[in-house]
Amino acid sequence: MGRGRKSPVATGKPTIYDIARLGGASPSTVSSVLNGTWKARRISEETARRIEALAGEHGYSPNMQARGLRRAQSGLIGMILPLHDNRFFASLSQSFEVNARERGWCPVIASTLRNPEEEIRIVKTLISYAIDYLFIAGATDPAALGKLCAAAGVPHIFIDLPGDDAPSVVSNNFGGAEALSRKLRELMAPQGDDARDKLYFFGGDATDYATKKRIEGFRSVELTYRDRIDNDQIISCGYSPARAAREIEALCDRLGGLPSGLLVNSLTAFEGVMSHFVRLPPDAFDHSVVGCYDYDPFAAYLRIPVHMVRQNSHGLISRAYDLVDGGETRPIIVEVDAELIPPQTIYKNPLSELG
Amino acid sequence: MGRGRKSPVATGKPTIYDIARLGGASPSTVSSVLNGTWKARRISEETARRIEALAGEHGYSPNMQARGLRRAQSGLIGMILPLHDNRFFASLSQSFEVNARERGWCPVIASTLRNPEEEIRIVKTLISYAIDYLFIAGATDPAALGKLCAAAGVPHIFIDLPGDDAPSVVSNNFGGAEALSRKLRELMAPQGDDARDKLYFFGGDATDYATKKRIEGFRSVELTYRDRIDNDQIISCGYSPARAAREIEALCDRLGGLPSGLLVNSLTAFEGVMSHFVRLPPDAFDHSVVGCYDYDPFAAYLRIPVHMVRQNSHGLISRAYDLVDGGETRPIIVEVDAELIPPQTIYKNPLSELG
DNA sequence: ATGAAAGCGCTAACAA
DNA sequence: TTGTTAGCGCTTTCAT
Repeated sequence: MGRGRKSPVATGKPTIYDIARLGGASPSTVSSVLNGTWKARRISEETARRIEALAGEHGYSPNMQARGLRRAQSGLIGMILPLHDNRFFASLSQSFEVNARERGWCPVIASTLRNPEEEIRIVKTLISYAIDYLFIAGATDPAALGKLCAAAGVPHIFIDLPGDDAPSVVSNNFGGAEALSRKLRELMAPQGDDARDKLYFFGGDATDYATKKRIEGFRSVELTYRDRIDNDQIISCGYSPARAAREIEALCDRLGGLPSGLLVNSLTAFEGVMSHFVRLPPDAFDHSVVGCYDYDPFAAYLRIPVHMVRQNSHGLISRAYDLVDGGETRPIIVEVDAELIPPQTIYKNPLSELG
Repeated sequence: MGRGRKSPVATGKPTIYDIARLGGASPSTVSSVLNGTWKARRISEETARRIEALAGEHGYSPNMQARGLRRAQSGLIGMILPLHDNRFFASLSQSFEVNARERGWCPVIASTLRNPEEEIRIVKTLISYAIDYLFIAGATDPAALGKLCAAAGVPHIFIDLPGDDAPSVVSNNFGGAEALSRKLRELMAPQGDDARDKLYFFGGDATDYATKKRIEGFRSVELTYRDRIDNDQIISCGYSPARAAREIEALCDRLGGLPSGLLVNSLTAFEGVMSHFVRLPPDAFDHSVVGCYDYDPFAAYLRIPVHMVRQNSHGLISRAYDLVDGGETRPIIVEVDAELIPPQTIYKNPLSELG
């Protein structure tokens, strides 16, 4: 395979030169037929058909590296996120990909495992592959990544955690936490024990943007019930189930039982909480209400009722693509509301029906 | 930016020509320094340092399209799978990506939404991007995809569903279903009602390879308890939660209650099953045992005990990379065992601690 | 309506 | 120890 002088189609992938020789046409004619610009070049319908047939027969497919090199763009659209193995991010991935393909882009999704150096390395790699656009979701250092993209001339957008040099689409974390806190507060039945009768905010990382906003929402509600927030009401012990299990046990020990209200800030922390809860007698939950920021269909069916907040991952991605389509580059922030889901409710995700 | 005649570094990404001019060296020297082959070319340490410094200053990063075009390989490794938004596949993605990066590859993960035409289109796209290797996980038509890859000279490996023209790494579905069926059978307490005292296999697609194998495992156990399998014992109603909810309700109506034993063949079907179960009184489950093929941490904590099978997604991917590393191309089949997980058990996934 | 030729950024012979 | 050069497969003027 290869240039005109080489042997006829035998092994490897055919190029436009092969098809050109086979079809008695020039490489440029073949090129324009095969990339759909032949009408503009006023190639005859007949030639076009002949070339297309030939290409089909020989299983021609364009070499995107060559095309990209020449056109100075790749057709790739990148997204980085912390990890695949997480309901929220996996759902972002799914929407990201479907939207990308609808627009003729080839999506490349990379997970950083929340490692800041890896994050940088991966973005550099994606830039090396000449991605045409980058979605930055849940980065540990959005600003640094934005800078890298800007230096390389790669347009980008921030998802979930905002950046400052490009548009951002973020969940309304304040509103979601407010709604969940309010619901839990409404259902809380004080037991006459000051330490237990507070609403506790549990899990997550208080230095990350989303958690900060959620804590603000939580505070705004809690302050309508009490005149101050105690330090011990906010236990941001990270996302690890194992850590969460230890911390919730410590809390229950300290309180001499469950708190009247508990707002868990992530599904993974909630996993840890549950691993402790199952060891308690059923009546331990009689005077407690529990909520979780993030949704899981099975968490909806636990032995204790769990109020949940479902982030609108599809909405986040849709709004982001709206901005991409509109060529928005200013550092505006778009907020997308989250949704309160009562216990024992299955949220119907159209894609989840695919199992 | 660009060739020697162009203006100095100002806008866009610098190329080796820019660095060469700035460093008073030739493009090929710069090239070999920047791609790490400079020792073999016996470039002086001093030159190498100088070039590297310059590249750093100017934020040089190689153009992988150009490199790939020249080297006839891209550094990309692809994987296709049905969907991101699924615990098992998301877990495959995570392992696939970590392993790829350890080996210096750039992973590209594509989801097909179980659409056969999309599957083909996506594989063709990946081939256009000159991926160096393809992981084919859970394809609807593995053979067709294998053929495409073969034609393009792309080495590939099948995950979960085997193909016939390259190595395959699959879950031991027979063994997993056998173990789960046996466990359920051990715990089943006959109620003296022939229709209810059977073990029912519920959900999934009986035409897909994995489900077929699981049904075989189920049958082998069930036949040690009964002398025949009735047609109505196998209800492969797909993966949709909505469909599963309807079918389980129909089954319970028909039996006048829950079956003594139920083996649900996927988490998504189990979601549908649960949405029916929560409407039943608690004592409805007193004489039933329930199992689910696939693991979910919250399903472990439901109000009814659920025995689960956790597929070893990390093991599948590890074994696959072993074969890749070993250059295996023969159509061998490697089986990886699945693991029975008792109710109320959290399987500790090292990556899940990242939340 | 089509062909010839230059060049995208990089690598790898081959020279020196 | 380093430079020169051809060419990877494609697109795109510019000719014809």
